[in-house]
Amino acid sequence: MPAPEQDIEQPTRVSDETLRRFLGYHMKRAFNVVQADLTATLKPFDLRMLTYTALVLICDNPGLSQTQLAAAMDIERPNLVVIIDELERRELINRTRVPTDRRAYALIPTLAGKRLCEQAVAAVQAHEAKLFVGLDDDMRAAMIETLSKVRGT
Amino acid sequence: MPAPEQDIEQPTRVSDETLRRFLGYHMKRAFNVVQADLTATLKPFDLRMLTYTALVLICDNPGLSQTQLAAAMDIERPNLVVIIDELERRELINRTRVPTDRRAYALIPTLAGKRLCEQAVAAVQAHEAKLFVGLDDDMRAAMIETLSKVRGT
DNA sequence: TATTGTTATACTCTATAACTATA
DNA sequence: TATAGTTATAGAGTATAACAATA
Repeated sequence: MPAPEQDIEQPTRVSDETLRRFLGYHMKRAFNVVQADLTATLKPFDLRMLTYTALVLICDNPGLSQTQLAAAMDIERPNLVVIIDELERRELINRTRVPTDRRAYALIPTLAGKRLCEQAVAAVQAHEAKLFVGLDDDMRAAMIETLSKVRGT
Repeated sequence: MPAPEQDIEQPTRVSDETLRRFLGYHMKRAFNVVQADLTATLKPFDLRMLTYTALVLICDNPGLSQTQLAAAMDIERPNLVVIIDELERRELINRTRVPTDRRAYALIPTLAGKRLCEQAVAAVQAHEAKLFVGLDDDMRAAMIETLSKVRGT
Protein backbone atom coordinates (compact mmCIF):
# COMPACT_ATOMS: atom_id res chain seq x y z
CA MET A 1 0.00 0.00 0.00
CA PRO A 2 1.18 3.54 -0.60
CA ALA A 3 2.56 5.61 2.26
CA PRO A 4 -0.02 7.76 4.04
CA GLU A 5 0.34 11.40 3.09
CA GLN A 6 -2.02 12.88 5.64
CA ASP A 7 0.38 14.77 7.87
CA ILE A 8 2.46 16.63 5.31
CA GLU A 9 3.01 20.05 6.74
CA GLN A 10 5.95 22.40 6.51
CA PRO A 11 7.61 22.91 9.89
CA THR A 12 7.38 26.56 10.91
CA ARG A 13 10.93 26.49 12.19
CA VAL A 14 13.78 24.22 11.11
CA SER A 15 15.52 22.54 14.03
CA ASP A 16 19.22 21.61 13.89
CA GLU A 17 19.16 19.83 17.24
CA THR A 18 20.98 16.73 16.03
CA LEU A 19 23.70 18.64 14.20
CA ARG A 20 24.35 21.14 16.97
CA ARG A 21 25.54 18.32 19.22
CA PHE A 22 28.64 18.15 17.03
CA LEU A 23 31.56 20.49 17.56
CA GLY A 24 32.48 20.15 13.90
CA TYR A 25 29.14 21.64 12.94
CA HIS A 26 29.78 24.74 15.04
CA MET A 27 33.33 24.95 13.69
CA LYS A 28 32.07 24.91 10.13
CA ARG A 29 29.42 27.55 10.68
CA ALA A 30 31.75 29.82 12.66
CA PHE A 31 34.53 29.38 10.13
CA ASN A 32 32.16 30.31 7.31
CA VAL A 33 31.49 33.63 9.03
CA VAL A 34 35.19 34.21 9.65
CA GLN A 35 36.05 33.34 6.06
CA ALA A 36 33.37 35.61 4.61
CA ASP A 37 34.53 38.53 6.75
CA LEU A 38 38.17 37.84 5.94
CA THR A 39 37.37 37.81 2.22
CA ALA A 40 35.73 41.22 2.57
CA THR A 41 38.69 42.45 4.64
CA LEU A 42 41.20 41.43 1.98
CA LYS A 43 39.20 42.71 -0.99
CA PRO A 44 40.55 46.30 -0.80
CA PHE A 45 44.04 44.82 -1.15
CA ASP A 46 42.94 42.66 -4.07
CA LEU A 47 44.00 39.59 -2.08
CA ARG A 48 42.20 36.33 -1.42
CA MET A 49 42.87 34.08 1.54
CA LEU A 50 45.28 31.97 -0.50
CA THR A 51 47.23 34.88 -2.02
CA TYR A 52 47.31 36.55 1.39
CA THR A 53 48.62 33.43 3.11
CA ALA A 54 51.25 32.92 0.43
CA LEU A 55 52.38 36.54 0.59
CA VAL A 56 52.71 36.49 4.39
CA LEU A 57 54.70 33.26 4.34
CA ILE A 58 57.01 34.58 1.62
CA CYS A 59 57.60 37.80 3.59
CA ASP A 60 58.32 35.81 6.75
CA ASN A 61 60.49 33.28 4.95
CA PRO A 62 62.17 35.03 2.02
CA GLY A 63 63.89 32.65 -0.37
CA LEU A 64 61.67 29.63 0.28
CA SER A 65 60.82 27.36 -2.65
CA GLN A 66 57.40 26.65 -4.11
CA THR A 67 57.56 23.11 -2.76
CA GLN A 68 58.27 24.43 0.73
CA LEU A 69 55.49 26.98 0.44
CA ALA A 70 52.96 24.43 -0.82
CA ALA A 71 53.80 22.17 2.12
CA ALA A 72 53.44 25.04 4.58
CA MET A 73 50.08 26.01 3.08
CA ASP A 74 49.00 22.39 2.93
CA ILE A 75 48.03 22.60 -0.75
CA GLU A 76 49.24 20.70 -3.81
CA ARG A 77 52.12 22.15 -5.78
CA PRO A 78 50.15 22.52 -9.02
CA ASN A 79 47.60 24.69 -7.23
CA LEU A 80 50.30 27.01 -5.97
CA VAL A 81 51.51 27.91 -9.45
CA VAL A 82 48.62 30.25 -10.32
CA ILE A 83 48.85 31.87 -6.88
CA ILE A 84 52.54 32.64 -7.38
CA ASP A 85 51.82 33.71 -10.97
CA GLU A 86 49.35 36.28 -9.67
CA LEU A 87 51.63 37.63 -6.95
CA GLU A 88 54.49 37.86 -9.44
CA ARG A 89 52.35 39.55 -12.12
CA ARG A 90 51.40 42.19 -9.55
CA GLU A 91 55.11 42.58 -8.74
CA LEU A 92 54.59 41.71 -5.08
CA ILE A 93 57.16 38.90 -5.23
CA ASN A 94 59.92 37.67 -7.53
CA ARG A 95 60.81 34.20 -8.70
CA THR A 96 64.59 34.00 -8.51
CA ARG A 97 66.56 31.00 -9.66
CA VAL A 98 68.58 29.32 -6.92
CA PRO A 99 72.24 29.16 -8.02
CA THR A 100 72.88 25.90 -6.19
CA ASP A 101 69.77 24.13 -7.58
CA ARG A 102 68.63 25.50 -10.90
CA ARG A 103 65.36 23.55 -10.79
CA ALA A 104 64.03 25.53 -7.83
CA TYR A 105 62.85 29.10 -7.45
CA ALA A 106 63.59 31.24 -4.41
CA LEU A 107 60.50 33.33 -3.71
CA ILE A 108 61.44 36.86 -2.63
CA PRO A 109 59.04 39.66 -1.69
CA THR A 110 59.45 43.00 -3.42
CA LEU A 111 59.31 46.25 -1.48
CA ALA A 112 55.72 46.71 -2.68
CA GLY A 113 54.96 43.16 -1.55
CA LYS A 114 56.34 43.79 1.91
CA ARG A 115 54.32 46.99 2.23
CA LEU A 116 51.09 45.41 1.05
CA CYS A 117 51.72 42.50 3.40
CA GLU A 118 52.13 44.83 6.37
CA GLN A 119 48.91 46.67 5.55
CA ALA A 120 46.98 43.46 4.97
CA VAL A 121 48.20 41.93 8.24
CA ALA A 122 47.09 45.06 10.10
CA ALA A 123 43.68 44.86 8.45
CA VAL A 124 43.35 41.18 9.37
CA GLN A 125 44.29 42.05 12.95
CA ALA A 126 41.43 44.56 13.06
CA HIS A 127 39.10 41.98 11.48
CA GLU A 128 39.96 39.44 14.19
CA ALA A 129 39.59 42.01 17.00
CA LYS A 130 36.12 42.78 15.65
CA LEU A 131 35.02 39.15 15.20
CA PHE A 132 36.30 37.86 18.53
CA VAL A 133 35.44 40.97 20.53
CA GLY A 134 34.03 39.22 23.62
CA LEU A 135 36.85 36.68 23.84
CA ASP A 136 39.24 37.08 26.77
CA ASP A 137 42.90 36.15 26.49
CA ASP A 138 42.63 32.94 28.53
CA MET A 139 39.80 31.58 26.42
CA ARG A 140 41.59 32.65 23.28
CA ALA A 141 44.72 30.78 24.31
CA ALA A 142 42.67 27.75 25.32
CA MET A 143 40.96 27.69 21.94
CA ILE A 144 44.25 27.92 20.06
CA GLU A 145 45.59 25.05 22.17
CA THR A 146 42.50 22.92 21.53
CA LEU A 147 42.50 23.63 17.81
CA SER A 148 46.21 22.86 17.59
CA LYS A 149 45.64 19.57 19.38
CA VAL A 150 42.91 18.61 16.90
CA ARG A 151 45.31 19.38 14.09
CA GLY A 152 47.70 16.90 15.64
CA THR A 153 50.46 19.42 16.31
CA MET B 1 70.67 49.42 -9.90
CA PRO B 2 69.47 45.82 -9.70
CA ALA B 3 68.56 44.25 -6.39
CA PRO B 4 71.43 42.38 -4.70
CA GLU B 5 71.03 38.65 -4.99
CA GLN B 6 73.77 37.58 -2.67
CA ASP B 7 71.81 36.14 0.25
CA ILE B 8 69.35 33.88 -1.59
CA GLU B 9 69.11 30.78 0.52
CA GLN B 10 66.21 28.43 1.15
CA PRO B 11 65.11 28.54 4.78
CA THR B 12 65.56 25.12 6.36
CA ARG B 13 62.24 25.44 8.15
CA VAL B 14 59.23 27.52 7.15
CA SER B 15 57.92 29.71 9.97
CA ASP B 16 54.24 30.64 10.23
CA GLU B 17 54.78 32.96 13.18
CA THR B 18 52.72 35.82 11.74
CA LEU B 19 49.79 33.66 10.73
CA ARG B 20 49.62 31.69 13.96
CA ARG B 21 48.76 34.86 15.83
CA PHE B 22 45.34 34.69 14.17
CA LEU B 23 42.59 32.51 15.56
CA GLY B 24 41.08 32.21 12.07
CA TYR B 25 44.28 30.53 10.90
CA HIS B 26 44.03 27.87 13.61
CA MET B 27 40.32 27.45 12.89
CA LYS B 28 40.98 26.82 9.22
CA ARG B 29 43.73 24.29 9.83
CA ALA B 30 41.79 22.45 12.52
CA PHE B 31 38.65 22.45 10.44
CA ASN B 32 40.55 21.01 7.48
CA VAL B 33 41.51 18.04 9.66
CA VAL B 34 37.95 17.64 10.95
CA GLN B 35 36.53 17.86 7.44
CA ALA B 36 38.98 15.32 6.03
CA ASP B 37 38.20 12.84 8.80
CA LEU B 38 34.47 13.46 8.46
CA THR B 39 34.67 12.82 4.73
CA ALA B 40 36.37 9.49 5.42
CA THR B 41 33.79 8.71 8.12
CA LEU B 42 30.89 9.29 5.72
CA LYS B 43 32.42 7.46 2.77
CA PRO B 44 31.11 4.00 3.79
CA PHE B 45 27.60 5.47 3.73
CA ASP B 46 28.22 7.05 0.33
CA LEU B 47 27.47 10.43 1.88
CA ARG B 48 29.32 13.74 1.66
CA MET B 49 29.12 16.48 4.26
CA LEU B 50 26.40 18.25 2.27
CA THR B 51 24.26 15.19 1.60
CA TYR B 52 24.72 14.12 5.23
CA THR B 53 23.67 17.51 6.57
CA ALA B 54 20.65 17.62 4.27
CA LEU B 55 19.58 14.10 5.25
CA VAL B 56 19.85 14.80 8.99
CA LEU B 57 17.85 18.03 8.67
CA ILE B 58 15.16 16.29 6.62
CA CYS B 59 14.89 13.48 9.19
CA ASP B 60 14.67 15.99 12.05
CA ASN B 61 12.22 18.22 10.17
CA PRO B 62 10.12 16.01 7.89
CA GLY B 63 8.05 17.99 5.42
CA LEU B 64 10.32 21.01 5.17
CA SER B 65 10.70 22.71 1.79
CA GLN B 66 13.82 23.12 -0.28
CA THR B 67 13.85 26.84 0.45
CA GLN B 68 13.70 26.14 4.18
CA LEU B 69 16.44 23.54 3.92
CA ALA B 70 18.71 25.77 1.86
CA ALA B 71 18.29 28.53 4.46
CA ALA B 72 19.06 26.09 7.30
CA MET B 73 22.17 24.84 5.48
CA ASP B 74 23.19 28.35 4.54
CA ILE B 75 23.57 27.51 0.87
CA GLU B 76 21.88 28.89 -2.26
CA ARG B 77 18.73 27.16 -3.49
CA PRO B 78 20.18 26.24 -6.89
CA ASN B 79 22.99 24.36 -5.19
CA LEU B 80 20.56 22.32 -3.14
CA VAL B 81 18.82 20.85 -6.16
CA VAL B 82 21.56 18.36 -7.06
CA ILE B 83 21.89 17.35 -3.41
CA ILE B 84 18.17 16.56 -3.17
CA ASP B 85 18.33 14.87 -6.59
CA GLU B 86 20.99 12.52 -5.26
CA LEU B 87 19.16 11.70 -2.02
CA GLU B 88 15.95 11.08 -3.97
CA ARG B 89 17.66 8.92 -6.60
CA ARG B 90 19.00 6.76 -3.77
CA GLU B 91 15.47 6.59 -2.35
CA LEU B 92 16.54 8.06 0.97
CA ILE B 93 13.97 10.85 0.74
CA ASN B 94 10.88 11.73 -1.27
CA ARG B 95 9.79 14.97 -2.89
CA THR B 96 6.08 15.25 -2.16
CA ARG B 97 3.91 18.05 -3.49
CA VAL B 98 2.35 20.21 -0.79
CA PRO B 99 -1.44 20.27 -1.30
CA THR B 100 -1.77 23.80 0.04
CA ASP B 101 1.06 25.23 -2.08
CA ARG B 102 1.68 23.35 -5.27
CA ARG B 103 4.89 25.24 -6.00
CA ALA B 104 6.71 23.73 -3.04
CA TYR B 105 7.94 20.24 -2.26
CA ALA B 106 7.70 18.66 1.19
CA LEU B 107 10.87 16.67 1.77
CA ILE B 108 10.14 13.40 3.56
CA PRO B 109 12.67 10.75 4.60
CA THR B 110 12.02 7.16 3.57
CA LEU B 111 12.49 4.31 6.02
CA ALA B 112 15.83 3.57 4.37
CA GLY B 113 16.73 7.25 4.71
CA LYS B 114 15.93 7.25 8.42
CA ARG B 115 17.98 4.12 8.97
CA LEU B 116 20.99 5.41 7.05
CA CYS B 117 20.71 8.70 8.92
CA GLU B 118 20.79 6.93 12.29
CA GLN B 119 23.85 4.92 11.31
CA ALA B 120 25.65 7.94 9.88
CA VAL B 121 24.94 10.04 12.98
CA ALA B 122 26.35 7.26 15.17
CA ALA B 123 29.47 7.11 13.00
CA VAL B 124 29.91 10.89 13.21
CA GLN B 125 29.55 10.68 16.98
CA ALA B 126 32.43 8.19 17.07
CA HIS B 127 34.45 10.37 14.73
CA GLU B 128 34.00 13.38 17.06
CA ALA B 129 34.84 11.35 20.16
CA LYS B 130 38.05 10.30 18.46
CA LEU B 131 39.04 13.75 17.21
CA PHE B 132 38.29 15.65 20.41
CA VAL B 133 39.48 12.93 22.76
CA GLY B 134 41.34 15.18 25.23
CA LEU B 135 38.59 17.78 25.43
CA ASP B 136 36.72 17.96 28.74
CA ASP B 137 33.04 18.89 28.88
CA ASP B 138 33.61 22.40 30.24
CA MET B 139 36.05 23.31 27.48
CA ARG B 140 33.79 21.73 24.92
CA ALA B 141 30.83 23.82 26.09
CA ALA B 142 32.99 26.94 26.19
CA MET B 143 34.13 26.35 22.61
CA ILE B 144 30.59 25.85 21.37
CA GLU B 145 29.57 29.06 23.09
CA THR B 146 32.47 31.00 21.60
CA LEU B 147 31.88 29.63 18.12
CA SER B 148 28.17 30.40 18.35
CA LYS B 149 28.98 33.96 19.39
CA VAL B 150 31.25 34.40 16.38
CA ARG B 151 28.45 33.15 14.18
CA GLY B 152 26.28 35.90 15.60
CA THR B 153 23.71 33.58 17.16
C1' DT C 1 3.86 41.05 -8.66
C1' DA C 2 6.28 37.55 -5.71
C1' DT C 3 7.86 32.86 -4.66
C1' DT C 4 9.33 27.69 -5.49
C1' DG C 5 12.06 24.96 -7.77
C1' DT C 6 14.95 24.67 -11.75
C1' DT C 7 18.55 25.36 -15.52
C1' DA C 8 22.60 27.34 -17.11
C1' DT C 9 26.77 29.31 -16.09
C1' DA C 10 31.00 30.83 -13.92
C1' DC C 11 34.42 31.22 -10.43
C1' DT C 12 37.20 29.30 -6.69
C1' DC C 13 39.47 25.61 -4.41
C1' DT C 14 41.15 21.06 -4.69
C1' DA C 15 43.30 16.68 -6.55
C1' DT C 16 45.88 13.70 -9.92
C1' DA C 17 48.58 12.41 -13.98
C1' DA C 18 52.02 13.57 -17.03
C1' DC C 19 55.42 16.63 -18.97
C1' DT C 20 60.34 19.59 -18.93
C1' DA C 21 64.47 20.68 -17.01
C1' DT C 22 67.52 19.91 -13.94
C1' DA C 23 69.89 16.97 -10.23
C1' DT D 1 66.28 7.63 -11.00
C1' DA D 2 64.43 11.39 -8.47
C1' DT D 3 62.94 16.23 -7.70
C1' DA D 4 61.10 21.31 -8.90
C1' DG D 5 58.03 23.53 -11.32
C1' DT D 6 54.52 23.26 -14.85
C1' DT D 7 50.40 22.01 -17.76
C1' DA D 8 46.08 19.96 -18.42
C1' DT D 9 42.12 18.35 -16.49
C1' DA D 10 38.41 16.99 -13.50
C1' DG D 11 35.77 17.25 -9.38
C1' DA D 12 33.66 19.61 -5.64
C1' DG D 13 31.55 23.84 -3.50
C1' DT D 14 29.64 28.30 -4.22
C1' DA D 15 27.27 32.39 -6.43
C1' DT D 16 24.11 34.92 -9.75
C1' DA D 17 20.73 35.50 -13.56
C1' DA D 18 16.82 33.92 -15.73
C1' DC D 19 13.03 30.78 -16.60
C1' DA D 20 8.26 27.96 -15.83
C1' DA D 21 4.71 26.97 -12.72
C1' DT D 22 2.09 28.58 -9.11
C1' DA D 23 0.53 31.88 -5.57
